[in-house]
Amino acid sequence: MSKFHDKFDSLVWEIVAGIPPGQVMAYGEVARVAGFPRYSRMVSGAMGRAPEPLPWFRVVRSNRTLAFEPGSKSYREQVQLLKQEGVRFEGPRVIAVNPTETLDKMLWGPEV
DNA sequence: CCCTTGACTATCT
DNA sequence: GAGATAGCCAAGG
Repeated sequence: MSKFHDKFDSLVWEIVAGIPPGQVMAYGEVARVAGFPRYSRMVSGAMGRAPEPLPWFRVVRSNRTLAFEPGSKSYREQVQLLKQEGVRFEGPRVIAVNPTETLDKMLWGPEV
């Protein structure tokens, strides 16, 4: 039995496992890197089927919010695990340890 | 085979 | 920038 996701799943697991601590990736990014551009929704399924523990908490929505319902058990767990790695929270949005996509830091340098 | 469901996204208001 | 809308695609009923 080889369903479509046999390959997809293992790719996702590999990619997710490769996300460095303090860094986050969107579902769509993972899917795209895996070579399946429109499979963002499938990424969650793949992680749920992972045979061994994955840093699933490093995968967030494209808008940098968490995919779980705020207040839910998984949501709180994810928040804690992320904070534990130094990830900051700006309201519901997560700020990776090294947010290279913001020009502010490049222009103004690390203030803090 | 049609319809619904998701740990989603891009786009428009 | 938040909320609504329309795509998206495999799985399961």
